[in-house]
Amino acid sequence: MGKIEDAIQQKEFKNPFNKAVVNLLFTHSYLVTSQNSMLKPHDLSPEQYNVLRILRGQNGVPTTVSSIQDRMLNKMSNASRLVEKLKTKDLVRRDECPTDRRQVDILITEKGLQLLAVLEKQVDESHKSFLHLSEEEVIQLNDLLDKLRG
Amino acid sequence: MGKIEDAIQQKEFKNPFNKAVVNLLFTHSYLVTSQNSMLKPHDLSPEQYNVLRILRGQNGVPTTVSSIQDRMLNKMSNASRLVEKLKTKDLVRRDECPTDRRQVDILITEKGLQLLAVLEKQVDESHKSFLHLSEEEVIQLNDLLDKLRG
DNA sequence: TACATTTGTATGTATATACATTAAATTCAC
DNA sequence: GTGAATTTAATGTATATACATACAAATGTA
Repeated sequence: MGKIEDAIQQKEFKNPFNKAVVNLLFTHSYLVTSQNSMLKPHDLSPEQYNVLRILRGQNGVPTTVSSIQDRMLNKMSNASRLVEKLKTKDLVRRDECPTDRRQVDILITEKGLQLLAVLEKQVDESHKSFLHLSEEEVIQLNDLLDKLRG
Repeated sequence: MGKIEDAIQQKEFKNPFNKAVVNLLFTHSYLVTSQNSMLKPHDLSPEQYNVLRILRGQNGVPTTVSSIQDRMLNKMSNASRLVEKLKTKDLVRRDECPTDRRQVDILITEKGLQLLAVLEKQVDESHKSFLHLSEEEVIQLNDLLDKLRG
């Protein structure tokens, strides 16, 4: 695929900042498309997958919808509806919180954990195959992205 | 905002490749949110803005829907419906192609060009203000992203 | 020319984003 | 303690993504 200019048939960018924005948007699309093809056979969207991983990270401690929302990759997403989708697939449980009746305690189910376990290997392998960078370069990229957001 | 681990409250990642995927998804959300707040007052979505820029790059030469699709940042998007939205706002024209009746010739209108001109200054300024990197670092980031996609 | 294949675009459907709004439960101020 | 303000989650709506499918026009082939 190579240079972004070739990929989107643009001759050149006004400055490297503009190019970086376009490059990030384009690379995101590349990633999500790759992720999708892996998750699709399991009837899971990338954001549903992300919510499941957040819940697994809780190690059995229930979480609220707003806590999931805060930790989601897309801050403007909608944790409430994603949890609902996962619940209909029996991948999460949603219980009324005993101390605060506004909240709901959300937990990943055994079925959810099993699905993540199956996906894990595939995900790890595919990451390394579609990120055409050395470990050193990936670390460099992480540093730049962390700094980018200030 | 700083490190991705803090932002999404994850203790650590299994390896830098996994971290990079999450980091890219998260940074994308950061960018799109910033873009959105700028475009929203003009009633334009980020992808509509992108299509307008593609059309401006044609310098008056009509383009087809499939050509726009090929050059979009999101390859799985839907140029047909985006063009339709832009047309209802009089930002683009859509004419039947004289040599091939399946195709449509799409052109940015004067109104579309004026809107882009207004946005241009704001966009340039905002890019530099929300990309917390030096020019040198941005160039480095572009190289890594170009390489990442292979 | 007739028929199959391909191409260009539009449309249908499920999911997700980006908000605004609603409604109930809780907390705060008096 | 009562009413106002805040918090938590759900819901409503417009837009966009990620496909699959449809359909007309053009092209290739026998």
